[in-house]
Order: sequence, then structure tokens, then C-alpha cells
Amino acid sequence: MEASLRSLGLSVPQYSCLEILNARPGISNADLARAVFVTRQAMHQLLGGLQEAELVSAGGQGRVQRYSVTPEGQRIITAASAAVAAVEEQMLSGLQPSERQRLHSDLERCTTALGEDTFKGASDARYWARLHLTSSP
Amino acid sequence: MEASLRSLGLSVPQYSCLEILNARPGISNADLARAVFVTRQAMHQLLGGLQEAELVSAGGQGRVQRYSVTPEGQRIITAASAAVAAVEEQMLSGLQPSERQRLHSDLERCTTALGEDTFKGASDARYWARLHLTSSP
DNA sequence: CGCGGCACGTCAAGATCTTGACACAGATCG
DNA sequence: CGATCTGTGTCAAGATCTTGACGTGCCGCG
Repeated sequence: MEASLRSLGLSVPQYSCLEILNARPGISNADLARAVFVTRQAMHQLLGGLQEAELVSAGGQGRVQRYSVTPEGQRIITAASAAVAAVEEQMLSGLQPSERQRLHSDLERCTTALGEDTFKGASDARYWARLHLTSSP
Repeated sequence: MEASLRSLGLSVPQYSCLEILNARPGISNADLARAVFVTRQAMHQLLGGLQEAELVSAGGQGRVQRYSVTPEGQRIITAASAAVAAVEEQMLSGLQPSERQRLHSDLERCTTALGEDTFKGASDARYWARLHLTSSP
């Protein structure tokens, strides 16, 4: 996944940021940081890079800056999302649809068993499966 | 898992290094780096820290340095392994033994489907489940 | 209305990991 | 036997993330 995104000029945290930003336009920096499981400072630097590349735009008045994805960024997201979906499909290629659903349900039971507060922001399991396969490290 | 290990004074990569080093005494730096999925340089620094803390000892003659765990390090490993096992048990607390085995088998099918070369060093699925829950964020 | 708590944004410093590069040991093969 | 090639250890530089700290806007409560 990391290698596939690199060919598009994106790193995994950058892709995570763009994907969540696309799903929740106008989200704040701190909420974005919690969704990607990094500190506010790291997200601040990351957004600076994306803003430099004209992929996200910072609007909003008052203290809190509200970010959204530019049209150029949306084109990259579609390509990146397809690349990640391809990796995901390869990973699940050996499992039938019923088995995939079973695996998804088992993993969700694991996250809920680990405590509600830890994965509070990861209610949308789709992004969760998408964004944290590697990264880590 | 990261929080549990921190109370013992270990980080996740350090714990991974110690666990693999305990399973394979006399392993080289490069092999250790591949097993933990980091570069040789990062593992070199990491081993420097562990060697400073008297948890691992560097023996071996010739060019390749061969590392092993000191008795002091083994005591810490047992405590850390128990702490990690506790987190693992909490994560799997909602699954019955047959379901756990099913999940394990499904995940193994995913790793093999992603390509043999990527996870070549992770043949021992037990350590794989132990060492890469986080890390990678 | 004023005021303390609280989250947010941001600056600076330290730690960790990666990338790139270089020198050397050991194996392979002509 | 000597040349080449791969793998290894190691140094230096750049990037990224974390920790710590500070100033500021926002909200509830006296």
C-alpha cells in the first residue's frame, strides 16, 4: 500500500488525511489529528505540506481553521483510493464474500473489546480498514 | 500495548527486538532488522540503546556482530511478554477459541495473498500477532 | 458582566526513522 | 587463484513524529 501510494506522490498519513478530509469537509485540525491517530502538531505539519501542494485549502473564520479538499486534490484522491482498493482486493482475493464479512465482523469485535475510548473516532470501519493496514511502523 | 510496555520502560520496537532476539539467539543485525521491518541503521541505533541498558550483549567474532539477551533482559522480557499477552487476551476476549483460530487462519490467508516476499520473515505467526498490532501508527 | 476552565493552534526542541553513501568480509565463478 | 558481486556494518544528513510549552479564543458559572 505504501509503495502504491508513493507512485502517486503520497505517503500513507497524507492519504489518510485526504480521505478523511474528503469525507468530512470543514473538519478542524484537532479532529483530523485524532482521526488519523497523530498529534495536533504532526497534523499541522502534514497539512502544511498538502496545502503547499495545492491539494487542500484552508478557509474558515475565527480561530479554528477549517480545511477542505481542492478539485485537484479530489482527482488525486480518486486515483489513490483506487490504488489502495486494488491492494485491499489482492489481500482479500483468497476469501469469499461471506468470509470477508466474517473477518470484518471478527476484527470489529476485537476493536470494541479493546475499549471504547481507544477507537472512539474509528466508528467508520471502512476507513479504518483502509487507513491503518501498515503505518505504522 | 504501547502504554503497557511504556510502564516497563520499553517501546514497541524495543520489545519486538528483544522478543525476536530471545527466540533466535546469535541473530545478526540485518536479519533482526528484516524481522522487525525497519532498516539496518534503525536497528543499529535501537540495539545501541538496548546494549546501553544492559539488556542485550554483543558477542561474535569477525565482521558480523551476533547479539543475545542478557539474564537481566530475559527477566524484562517475561514481564513484557505477560503484559502484551494481557492486552492480546483483552482484544480476543469476545471470541471463543474456535473463532480465534478462524480469525488467525483468515489473517494468514490475507498475508499469503499479499505476496510471499513481503512477509517472508514472518513465518512464525505467533510473533507476527504479538509484534505488529500497533506500530505501524 | 467578569472569570476560570478548556480546547485549539502554534512554536521550539528532542527522539526516531529513513535515505544515501562508503568500506569491507565472504561467496561465486571464470 | 584472483576478480566480481552480494550482503553487511556504519557514518552522515534529511524528514517526520513526539513531547513540552505558550498564547488565545470559546463556553459555562458564579
